[in-house]
Amino acid sequence: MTGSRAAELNASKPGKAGDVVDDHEEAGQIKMGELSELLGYSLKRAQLRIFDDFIRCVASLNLTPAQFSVLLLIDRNPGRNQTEIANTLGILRPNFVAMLDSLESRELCVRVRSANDRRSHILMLTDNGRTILARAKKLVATKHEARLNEVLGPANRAALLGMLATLARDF
Amino acid sequence: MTGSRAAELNASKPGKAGDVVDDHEEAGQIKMGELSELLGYSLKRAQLRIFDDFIRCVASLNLTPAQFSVLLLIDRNPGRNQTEIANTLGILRPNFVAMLDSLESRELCVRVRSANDRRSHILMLTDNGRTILARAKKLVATKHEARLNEVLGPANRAALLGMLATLARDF
DNA sequence: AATAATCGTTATTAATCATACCAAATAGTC
DNA sequence: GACTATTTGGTATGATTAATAACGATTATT
Repeated sequence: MTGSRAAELNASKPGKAGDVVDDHEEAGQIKMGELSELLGYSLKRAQLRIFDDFIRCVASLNLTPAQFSVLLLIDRNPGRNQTEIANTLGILRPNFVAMLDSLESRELCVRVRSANDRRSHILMLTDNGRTILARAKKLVATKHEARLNEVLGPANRAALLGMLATLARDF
Repeated sequence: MTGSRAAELNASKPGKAGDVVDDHEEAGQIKMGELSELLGYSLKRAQLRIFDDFIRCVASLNLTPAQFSVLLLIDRNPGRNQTEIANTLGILRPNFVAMLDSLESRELCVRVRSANDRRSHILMLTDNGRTILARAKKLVATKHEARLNEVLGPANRAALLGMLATLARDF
């Protein structure tokens, strides 16, 4: 059902190329233009690379960055409930349910009804969860962050981290 | 298109949860733990903020960061086809179709059959597209990037950009 | 001429992200 | 104590983004 649009919508002016297109044969590299100056663009590309590397480094444990951050936060903040953990990570409560279902089904954490407020579920890691988290931390430190240190150097890595924190906070 | 999420304040308990339940009463901020040292985490949070701000700054033109980057690239690289542009931006060709449909329906760009290779569609901006792009660039420069310069300072901003480019390249 | 590769495209699935709403429990108010 | 409002976890649902397989048309390779 295609086959009809391209011809009509005529831009009044091609700007550079002739009338009806004639891409010269040579293929030089595409110019990024102002794109390389766009912080958001570089930020996103870098973030995707880093996440890919993270997943690769921790692949043996089958943990996503998000799952890792949840386990970390639960471990560091015993006695907190779902909304507290979810909010801290910027995860919406409805979306946090499936995430916890998954972690709980893998026996990495548990929900326990709070005695004080029987609406809320206190989160805590299982022994298994603590073990997996410890392994994950080790993999992240020795493989993932180590590689970052190689590429950036410790000083730059620290500076980068500081600036990102500034952005996430003051922006 | 509302754009508010962001975490709220949290309150609950400090201590250490024993075996089963019983969160004491009082609050205390949630501890981020090793999370604040995780480059990937900070990177993602910062990226989300920056994108939100970008969208806000250019809201009057109704352009997403992705659309802006496409327009920019087409403008800077006349005579290129869809796959070239898409690949450069890390967009998969199938997903690029809808994106171009949208931009073309808004008369910001056009697909033209190449004379050399009748399979491919050469992309180019319309006059309208060039106008919108120019306006977008101005908004981005005077509002978005200007704000970044305020928060980070020009030197830091440049350093940050450099490191992100390094990551996207050498990582 | 036959086969393989490329380009734009459709269709489809998965993963992320967001909103509205509900029952149960709690907090506040009168 | 009764009434209302709010909070918590949850369901259902929709929008957006991302990924894969396959197809017709065209070009490249042999």
